[in-house]
Parts: sequence; structure tokens; C-alpha cells
Amino acid sequence: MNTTTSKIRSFNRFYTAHLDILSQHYLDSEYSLTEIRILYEISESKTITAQKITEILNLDKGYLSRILKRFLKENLIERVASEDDKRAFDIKLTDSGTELLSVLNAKSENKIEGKIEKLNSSEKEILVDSMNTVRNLLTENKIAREDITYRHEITPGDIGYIIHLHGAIYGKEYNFSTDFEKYVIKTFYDFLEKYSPENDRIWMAEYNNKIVGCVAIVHQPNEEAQLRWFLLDSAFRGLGIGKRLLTEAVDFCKEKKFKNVFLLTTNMQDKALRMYKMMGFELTKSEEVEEWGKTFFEERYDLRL
Amino acid sequence: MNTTTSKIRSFNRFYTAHLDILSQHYLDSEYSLTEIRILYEISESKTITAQKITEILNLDKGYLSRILKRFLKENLIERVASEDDKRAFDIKLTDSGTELLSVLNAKSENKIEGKIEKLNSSEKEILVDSMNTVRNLLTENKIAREDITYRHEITPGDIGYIIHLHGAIYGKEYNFSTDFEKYVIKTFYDFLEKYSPENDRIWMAEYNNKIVGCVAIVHQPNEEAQLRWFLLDSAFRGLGIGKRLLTEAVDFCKEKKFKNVFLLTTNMQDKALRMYKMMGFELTKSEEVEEWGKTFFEERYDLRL
DNA sequence: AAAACTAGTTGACAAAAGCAACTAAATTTA
DNA sequence: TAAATTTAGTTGCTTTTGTCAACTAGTTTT
Repeated sequence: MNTTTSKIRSFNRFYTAHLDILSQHYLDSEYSLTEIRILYEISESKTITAQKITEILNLDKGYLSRILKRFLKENLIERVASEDDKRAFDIKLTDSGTELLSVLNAKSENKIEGKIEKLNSSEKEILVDSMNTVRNLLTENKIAREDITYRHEITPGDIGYIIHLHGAIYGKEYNFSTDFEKYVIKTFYDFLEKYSPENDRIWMAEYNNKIVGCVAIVHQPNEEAQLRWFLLDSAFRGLGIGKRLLTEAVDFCKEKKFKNVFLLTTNMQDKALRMYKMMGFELTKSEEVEEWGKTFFEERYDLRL
Repeated sequence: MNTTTSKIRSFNRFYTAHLDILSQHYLDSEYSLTEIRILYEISESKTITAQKITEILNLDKGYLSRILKRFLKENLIERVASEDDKRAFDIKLTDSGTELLSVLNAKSENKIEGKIEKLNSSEKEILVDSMNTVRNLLTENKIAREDITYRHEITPGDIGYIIHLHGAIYGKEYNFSTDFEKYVIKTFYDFLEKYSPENDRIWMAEYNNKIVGCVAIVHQPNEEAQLRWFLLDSAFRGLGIGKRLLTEAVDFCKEKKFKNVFLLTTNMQDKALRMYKMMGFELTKSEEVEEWGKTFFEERYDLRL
């Protein structure tokens, strides 16, 4: 028996009970969960047709029709004949409908408050993060480009996390030993020692407040710069994050008037190599080495600006 | 408006839709979700009374009574008058009831399989871990001591994550600047340079495969050892994790026959200080310093073994 | 312009759930 | 220990919730 599946089922049972949505009256109001969901859909889309609601909530149109009739009578909704389809109506909430919904929302929030009141703020953070993770993993479209944020100020914990990503990702994908992480630690220490906010920069791509990708530009003598630590969590590839990071990095180099940017990489990083080439980087050196428990080619790429 | 609450509400709406529990027929069977939940409860507790079921599932006893009557007629359950209460019956599933439930379980698992088939194994792991976290946090008992695991082999990504924790926690709790993280990076680099598996060790406490606490013993000249990097994520304090880590560390020192263990800390770490003293450490030096954007006392504690 | 389709309404009905009165046994109380 | 109260389960009656199919009137396809 598949344990992942059974663990998920167990969670589903737990959450069904937790949601407490199987009782008829939603939050002791005189409305059922279905009715509230209808009102909620109306409020969400500002204006909507009955047809659309049946699609979203999977309701019988006859059933819905009667519920809407009652809502009209109770002045919770109002509707006007649709412009482009004279059979249909555009439905929206009246003020008292909005009011009702907000009262119920407040009630629902109170109930949730009660359930999390014993958690401290970091536990709440963990809870929300975990919920987001569950949701993202269970959603078809997985991660949306818009959910990724970018920044370049270094805050406490960032560098450590980037080191962690390097160790974890290279360990998993290329079987690099912990020696590689040690090497990364060294490079970051040197970077921080010589760090010049004016001529160095590190960009981070974040998802759910967690770094999932990064790249940095480190100034070098003779108007050169080195591009370093270009990395993307495997779950976040193919979203244009890498391209965005590299573009920011190269733009920064142009802005700072560096004459040449170079980077050191290995022949194993096929995906990163493709992106470097796309940005105009060209192979200038290649040398076979044995390190971190593997044999590979260490390569240098250059981009003249 | 409290964002934690609204994020949870959003997740609840998502999960309600995801669970798909609002349709009448459970998994296209001729049974409703309520009926299946009843069967499930009966199967879980091997033998149960109707009263108990109404309590667990919050059902009307008249309603339940009729459902059970039907189950009896359909030979899904059987019941015998209870020994200790002649009004009540002990209910249990018949073979065909068990059979029905297992068919439905298989269906349910198939459905879940379908929803997670696109996830790779590490994503599945993350999913289950996150569900466990959600569940633990929403359950009274919060995080249980048994959910914490301990290990001391360094795997790729560990050191980076520990550096991250240092930066993030000290940044948040004591407002230390990123310079502190840089200092931690340096200490870890030195540690890895001189690392001797024989005389050094680092312990990690994990929750859901994520490091939440650590401590290390680093050998020093003259049969001394230094205790370093003792740290605990604030959400995981008060669970005995710190004590366990320190005990492991001191036991290791005894086993390795170090004559003295010392540690350097600051007067700000009140909680850690209490634990050090509890383990027998004594203050041997105290000096005012100004570092990482703060003024404080740097203190040395020693424990003779 | 006819045929096929769609948005919404309505009647008839079935299933799900709740409420209250009842029986019979168990427990509490005086 | 007998009367009063409570409890497990049943049954009749009712409301709520949801389904199905037939219908109107407007829309789209052919």
C-alpha cells in the first residue's frame, strides 16, 4: 500500500473534520454553506451570471435559480439583464448582501482565531507557509510566475540559506559531497569580506518568503566582474526566473560600466550553460578536474560588454 | 485585518473545493459522505455504539438510527446487545461492509494518486511533511516531542541551513546585522577546515526534515573542547530539545575524555544561559563588547569534566 | 430560415437532516 | 430502595437540500 496516499487520506479526514463544514447551518447563520458559497462567488467576481455560478460550484441550475430568487426577495442580491445576452442576468451583491457576507466573514475569522490563538507568531508563520506549500503542490498550474518576488538587499539569514541551497541542490543533482558546500562557504566569506554595495550585488528570487533562486555580480580588478552563485531550485525551473536573474545581473554590469563579465562553471550544468549562452556568454577555457567526489570539466565563460 | 487568518480562510476555501466533499454521492457510490463516514467510524473502532457515533460525527440520533437500520438491512453492519448496557448495541462491520469500505478506499486512493501523479518523490515528501505540520499546529498538542528527530551526520545543505538559522534567528531576536552571519560563516569555514570526525560532532534536531535546532562540539588543544552553535528555532522551544542537544554534546565530551568544555556566549541569551547553568557550566569570564550593531557582554562558561 | 443549443424558470419529487415524542434501561437522588 | 432523572435508541413528522425533466425565450450554427 502506498503510504503517501494513505497519509494524504488521513490528512483529508482530519481536515474535513477540522473544517466543520458538514453541518447544515454555516456558522449558526440562517444560511447553508451552499448559499454562502454562492454569495461568496458573487462577491468575488463583482458581477456574474447564474450559469457561471453553476459551473464554479457544480450546482443544479434549477436549485440555484430558486436560491437566487430567495436572495432577491431578501434583498441580498440585485440583477440586471445582461447586455450581450438577453436571456441572462448580471448578478451582484446589494449593500445588505455585502454586509451579511462581511459579518459572516468576521465570524469565520473569529473561529479561526480561536483555533490558532495558542500558536506564537513563528508557529503561525510555519502554519501559513505549510498551507501554501500544500496548496501549491496540489494545484495543477503549480507555481505562477507572479508568485515569485525579486529583491537584492541582503537580510540576516539570506547568505546562509543560499549556501544551504548550493549544498542541497548540488548534492542532490550532481552528488557533490559536503566539501562543495565548504567551498561555497569560503567563497561567500571572501565575498562578504570585500563586499562593496556600490560594485557588488546579489539578487534573490523568492517564493513564499523562501529563496528559490539567486545570482550575484562580484567586482574584480581591471573593470571586470564575476557572475557567481547562479542557482535555481529544481522545482522552480522553466518559469523564466533564471532569465530574469541573469538579465538583472548583466544590466547591472552595464550600468556599472564593467568591460567584461566572466563566470566559472562546470560542463555538467547543462541548463545553466544554455542560459549563459543565450545571454551572450562564450566559452573561453575548459579544464578537466576532479573535485567534490566527481570528475568534470571546469569551464570559464566570458561576456564582453 | 489579520493576514494570518485571511490566509487560512483562503486555504480552507481551497481545500474545501479540493476535497470535493460537497457533492452528494461519495465517489459515485450510492452512499453519501455521511454514510461513508459512519461506516468508517465503525471500522475504525472495531466495535462501537450508535451514541458514540453521534458524538464523533455530530449527527442526530434519529437520523443515525435510520441510516443504521438501512445498513443492517443491506447487511453492511451487524450488532449485538451490549453486555453492560441493555439499551445499547455493539455495532461492527460485516464482511461485506468491510469489502464495500475497502473498495471505496481504493477508489479514494486512486483519486488522490491522480492528483499527485505529477509530483516527483521529493515533492511528495514535502507535501506529506507540510500536511503533518498543518495538522500538528491545528491540533491541541501542537508540536509533539516525538515528532522531533535527531542526527549527527553532516549531509549537503546542513551547514548552510545552520548558518541561515543563526543569521535569521539572531537577526530577528537580537537585531544582529548581517555581519553576525558573516562571522558565523567564518567560524563554520574554520570548523570544516579542521574537522575531525573522531573529535568533532554536530547534532541537529529536525522537524519534518527541516533543521530546527543544533549544537556542536569542536576539539581544542590541551584536551579541551568548545561547545558551539547552540541554537533553537523559537517555535520549538520548551520541548526539551535544547536539553537533549546539550546532553548529547556533554556526553560526547565525556566519552572522548575531554577534561574541560567551554563555550562563548553573550549575556543576552537568557534562555540558553539557563540551560548552560543547568548542565553545570560556570561563568569564567565576562567582557563588554560592541559588535553586530549591539553592545553586550561576551561571556565564557566552563564545565570541568 | 430551420435546427440545435443555451440561460434561466418551474413543477414534481427524492434524499438528507432535524425535531420531538416515545420506550425501555440505567443512573442519581432523596 | 423507590421515585425522579437521565440516557440509548426508535419512530413519526417536518424542513431543508438537492435532482430531474419539461418549458420559455433568446442565441448560435448550419
